[in-house]
Amino acid sequence: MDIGEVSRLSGLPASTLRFYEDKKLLKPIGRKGLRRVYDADVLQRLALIALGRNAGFTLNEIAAMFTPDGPRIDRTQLASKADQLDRTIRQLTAMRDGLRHAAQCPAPSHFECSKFQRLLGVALKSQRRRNG
Amino acid sequence: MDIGEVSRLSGLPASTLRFYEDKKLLKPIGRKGLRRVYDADVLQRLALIALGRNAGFTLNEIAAMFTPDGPRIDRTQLASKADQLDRTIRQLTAMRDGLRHAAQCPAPSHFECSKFQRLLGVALKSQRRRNG
DNA sequence: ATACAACTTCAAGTGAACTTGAGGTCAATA
DNA sequence: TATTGACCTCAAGTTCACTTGAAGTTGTAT
Repeated sequence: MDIGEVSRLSGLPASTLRFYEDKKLLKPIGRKGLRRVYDADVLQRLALIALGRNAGFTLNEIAAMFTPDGPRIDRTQLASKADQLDRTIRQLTAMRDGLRHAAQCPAPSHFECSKFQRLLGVALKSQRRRNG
Repeated sequence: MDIGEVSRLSGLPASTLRFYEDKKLLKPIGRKGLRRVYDADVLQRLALIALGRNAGFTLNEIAAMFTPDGPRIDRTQLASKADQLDRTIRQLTAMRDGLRHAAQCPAPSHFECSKFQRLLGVALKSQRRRNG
């Protein structure tokens, strides 16, 4: 496979594939002239990277998971990411419900709606948790 | 209120408050010498900004919602953000469950676990949706 | 009166994740 | 054989949301 095909199959631009290589996330099995040649399993690796990104890992964190003898994924780390995701999900759910309500709330201004007010309170609190 | 107090109450560093002012998200009611003086309602505005950020709006988008005569929030826009959030939540939920499973899955390698495999598939598909 | 903590401005730096551009190479097709 | 298009490298640019630093000013407590 050349880079164009990997790009087509993965949905990632070639520039991103080269960038991932720079970041040690990826490695072609060889070259044909100048051109990169990839093994089919690059797609699984890309899927793994996509999975990591979706789960909220940075590229550097993901790179650190790839050891010479295949990915080594710490179960504790996974569990902690799962918990973190769980908190995010709760937040987003509250937010979605709030937005959905605000979108069809009859109050002339959102500020006159008590649900919206509650939502504001939640947002401010979550900010304080993140920072000060 | 001076910037220190707003910072304390909101949990945001003073530098961020000045930055928000630059971005036209915020405006002190005046100055006392050089120092910014804020009205108490700046906290509500900050809450609104935090809410927007939580909902996935960029600072520029949020700034655009603030008109001279108070925030004007488009209900259609809210609804569409809510739907978007909903999709994100579903994604994250699948991800969380997958991670949680992987974290305690007995298979020696995650690649030998069919749930994990399914998860990989999902991740790759969602990438293709975003890009190619 | 003086020290000093808390403010001020403005420019530049940060990090994450890419993208873009200039200039060059190469294999296949007309 | 000439040209096209897909690839190559490397440096620099981009966006987002801030943070940091240097150099200066001011309100307040002693």
